Amino acid sequence: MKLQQLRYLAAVAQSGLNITAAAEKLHTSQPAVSKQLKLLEDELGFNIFVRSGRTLTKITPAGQQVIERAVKVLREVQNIKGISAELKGENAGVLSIGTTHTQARYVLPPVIQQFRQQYPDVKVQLHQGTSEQIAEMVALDRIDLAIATGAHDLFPGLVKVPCYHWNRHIVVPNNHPLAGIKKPTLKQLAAYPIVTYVFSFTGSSSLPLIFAKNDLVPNVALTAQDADVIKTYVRLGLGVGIVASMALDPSEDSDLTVIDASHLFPAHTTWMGFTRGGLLRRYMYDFIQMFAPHLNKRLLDRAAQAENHETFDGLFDDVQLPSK
Amino acid sequence: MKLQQLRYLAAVAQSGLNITAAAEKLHTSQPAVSKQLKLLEDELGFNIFVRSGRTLTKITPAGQQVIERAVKVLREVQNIKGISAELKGENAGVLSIGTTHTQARYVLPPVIQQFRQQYPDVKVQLHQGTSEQIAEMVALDRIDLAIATGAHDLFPGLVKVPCYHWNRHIVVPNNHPLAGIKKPTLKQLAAYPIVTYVFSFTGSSSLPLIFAKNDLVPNVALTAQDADVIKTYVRLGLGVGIVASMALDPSEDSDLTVIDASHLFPAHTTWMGFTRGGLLRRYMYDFIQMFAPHLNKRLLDRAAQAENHETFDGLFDDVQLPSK
DNA sequence: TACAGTTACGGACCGCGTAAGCATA
DNA sequence: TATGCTTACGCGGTCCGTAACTGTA
Repeated sequence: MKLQQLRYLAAVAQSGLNITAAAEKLHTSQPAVSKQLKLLEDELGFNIFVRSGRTLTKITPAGQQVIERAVKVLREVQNIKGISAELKGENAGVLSIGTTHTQARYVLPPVIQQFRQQYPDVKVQLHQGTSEQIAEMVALDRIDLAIATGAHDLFPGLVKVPCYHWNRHIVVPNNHPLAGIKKPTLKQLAAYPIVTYVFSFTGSSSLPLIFAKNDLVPNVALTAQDADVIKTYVRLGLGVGIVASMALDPSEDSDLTVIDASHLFPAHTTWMGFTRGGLLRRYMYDFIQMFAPHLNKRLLDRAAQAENHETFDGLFDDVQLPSK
Repeated sequence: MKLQQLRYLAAVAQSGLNITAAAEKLHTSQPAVSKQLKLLEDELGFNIFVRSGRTLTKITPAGQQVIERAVKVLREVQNIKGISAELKGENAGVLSIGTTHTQARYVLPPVIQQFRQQYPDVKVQLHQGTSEQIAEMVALDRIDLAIATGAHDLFPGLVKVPCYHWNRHIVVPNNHPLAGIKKPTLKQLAAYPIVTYVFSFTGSSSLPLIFAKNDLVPNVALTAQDADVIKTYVRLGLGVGIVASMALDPSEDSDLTVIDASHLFPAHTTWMGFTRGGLLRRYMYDFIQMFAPHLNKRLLDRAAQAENHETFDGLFDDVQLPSK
């Protein structure tokens, strides 16, 4: 078994089982990839891919295992090379972030701007997607850092550190009946059509569930992936918007009335995750701290070290998380 | 970077920085290893080893990092090969266990005997050592399974599952004054010289600490690594022995009086640890279950999956651990 | 016929082993 | 002088790229 074979395998898996495309990404010829793949399968004694005719159609169960472990191997090899770059004090590299729309659009821009000033030679790659898509990126090792809210169980194997709390806010046009009410009740809210995130969050903080606990049924008129869309429809008078606090800009949204809804809905925590045992470059530490100032190197290292909740939770007991 | 280079590196690290010895283990020539090592160092751009003259004397800090990650890579590669063996239903392989004297001498023999009957083609390697030595074996990937009591913090990165509880027992010659007492007090115990394990266990269950809590100072006459030695000195009348319950055999120790000391000292838990994300062969699952019947495949898989204490602890809440 | 993967073959490269060289105890 | 690492060099294997072939939409 050669590293090259694992690289080829991973590339094929990441190219939608297209050997030709993988070969191009790898800057090599298509037969080279094809042959090494076959050699690897021969050595292992089973097929990694299911072939219908000559095209690869899907991954066998055992093949899935092999790919996952191959990705781990390659990540670790990258880490070894990273040690070298880190030692030479190189401030160049890539910072690959997988995150949701809210972070990418509202929270990250100033952080990334500041980061780029300090590290002009680090390329920042922003991969936006749903929680599921981000989990996929983590599995295929395409990102260094995941930033998300909720959905803890989608990301096993990641070290997850809390970054900040946030609350939901209600947005209505300035002439809306709710606009004059400082602390609307759930009942008042339920009287109007609601525009909010798709399936916003599962579990105890799910919106329908909170209404249901008070024997109310929300009239969800429209759900969207992101706050921009939601606000647009609120402006059109389609309903009352419920969005994340970060997604509001006093100047941009001056035509809307914003009402704090922290008395109605529990606070959420946005967290950041990275691979356990992964190599964190200096610029990554710095990025994380720019994003969440309480996350200093020492704390992060201890979080990465801690393997069980007992030791892990204690780490953040003394930390007052910022609210946004 | 080649897998071969990482293999050579790991072998050198495991051979006490002796290239010649490593080359022999690898069934290759010494210059081959030497050259590949140098090539690897060249590629990385720094030295992994400190050389005084031509001999390797120690590992550089960065080198230590590289070695640790190289070991991870090689382990993962082994796992990939293991998938193949598992798929073919091969019941052959190696089961490498790192453990302490008490387990190796008293607890494991019947388990291993049973295991060997079911899997005659699996070679069992028993590596005996102190907790520190076992941790070292884990780090250098020499063992699949660690079995120990206490010392959790020495084994970060291992999935640790509880196996059974045990208590300390007091052993005295049949003619000893304590022999007639069913439930001796700490005070009575402190009146005699004591023979027990070296530094038995740190923390709250440390023997001197328990005495100290009752304003007593134990007269520890002699400490030894294992129960056999302790019993020998008890037979010689050197003092009162305090040993693990597993270390007593009714027939072998008929010349000694055994007194349960569970009312004096808290119970210990013996646990078993394996690498997170490691490949567990079928025979490993079976071995573990032979050792601790409550640890079935499903429970182990969930334990390996669980990353934080919250989910982890719940797993064993319903399990009644056996006592020995 | 266009597309994707496999097979075939020649050339470049690389890693190994042997043998000789060199530093240290 | 013995031990242990490095350097030198020739051989064999391996991997790649080009090109021709084959099965599929």
